Amino acid sequence: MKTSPLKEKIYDLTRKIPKGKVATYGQLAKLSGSPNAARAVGAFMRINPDAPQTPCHRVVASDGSLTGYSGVGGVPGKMSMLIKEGVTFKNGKVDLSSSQWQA
DNA sequence: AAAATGACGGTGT
DNA sequence: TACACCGCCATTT
Repeated sequence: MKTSPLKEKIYDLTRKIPKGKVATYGQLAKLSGSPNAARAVGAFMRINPDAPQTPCHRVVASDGSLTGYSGVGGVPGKMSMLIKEGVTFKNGKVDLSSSQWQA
């Protein structure tokens, strides 16, 4: 579907997130061209096919908290998968200090 | 064209 | 620290 230009941009950025790292919605929003469009970013993740082609599970909230995830396993599964990839978790949240993606 | 929706972000209490 | 409210943007109906 190309009825959403921003969507393609967000997907592209999400795909660029290196394994073992995570990016915040605000981060993708900023890289996509709208620093305050974190909400729109989440909207794209929601409709996203969730498949490995777009690692939406590497996208977390601004504070490192896992939110949403309509895929199988839900948020808990997302967290497990991130840990498995090498992302460091801190108190149930992603340790952005060490695992946040640097664009 | 307008209104409603949504996987956010920040601030206040 | 946790919960609640408001404001933000883009998509879809």
